[in-house]
Amino acid sequence: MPELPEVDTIRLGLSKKIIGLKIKTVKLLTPTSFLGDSSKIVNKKIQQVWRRAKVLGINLENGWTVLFHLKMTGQLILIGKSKFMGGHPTLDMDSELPNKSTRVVFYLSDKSTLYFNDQRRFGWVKVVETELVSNQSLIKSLGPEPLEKNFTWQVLKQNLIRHKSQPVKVAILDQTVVSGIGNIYASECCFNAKIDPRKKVKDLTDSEFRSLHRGIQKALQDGIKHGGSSMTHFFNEEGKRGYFLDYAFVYWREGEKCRVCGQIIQKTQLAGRGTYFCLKCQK
DNA sequence: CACTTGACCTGTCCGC
DNA sequence: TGCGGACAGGTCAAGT
Repeated sequence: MPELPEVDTIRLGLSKKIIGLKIKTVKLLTPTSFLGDSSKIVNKKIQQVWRRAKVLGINLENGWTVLFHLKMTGQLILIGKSKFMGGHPTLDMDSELPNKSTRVVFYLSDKSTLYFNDQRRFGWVKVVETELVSNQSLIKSLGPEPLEKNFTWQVLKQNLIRHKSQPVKVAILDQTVVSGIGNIYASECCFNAKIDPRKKVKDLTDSEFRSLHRGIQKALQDGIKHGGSSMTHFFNEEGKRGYFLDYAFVYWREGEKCRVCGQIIQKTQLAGRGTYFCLKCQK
């Protein structure tokens, strides 16, 4: 689930609350979710929280980094002394932590606790040397960050045409083309660009590459603005949901009316994954 | 080489 | 109420 906007929501929240704290203890409830040597990060101060594509990183003062990939159902929830921030616990979050999806627990120096939960266990926590982070196979092969200046429509075009006979929506899910887009935002990007997600890359005009570029940036910015998309599992670091799906144009809206033209939103499968679009708005 | 499918896991929902 | 199958935000390996 967590795509760029969801991971960025967590990054922003965590960076306000844990920088300067030390990791006091690490508890591995599901050891297979944790890769590397946990002793490297104990009693070390947190210097920085960052995101690259869908990967979250926590840099420590001693030159080691903790990497997280949330895959489909991963969560990072920080519980301070005022449990649940005094507000109403949100849905899944009203159970006590740790719960049965909790894989790794970090106890921090101000008595707060960071829980890594992951129902399906696809996600992972990994301890690596900071200077070797960019050598990680997953990170090494990533395409450009879609919200940074070096991501131009020409770069998008150049990277996309390697997949000339693939549907556009499938091609933008390739993390080496552009990083951070997942299945929710891929449909939204195509809607914003007014492009049929089934259209082949080789059939796109330059004008369509430009609008796809803008559509990608808008979808991700809107996702961040609304605190991410919560279907079932996404909660931010405070255990609160995100609201992007209340504003999404097509994702999870099969049979509902297009917010722009009123046509009924369609669903199809592309490369085995649910794909939503408006037949009238997207050509 | 390009592209699709299956595997990794757990849980939920729907039809019979 | 139970059971089988499809499906769910991601990525990688194996197959065609």
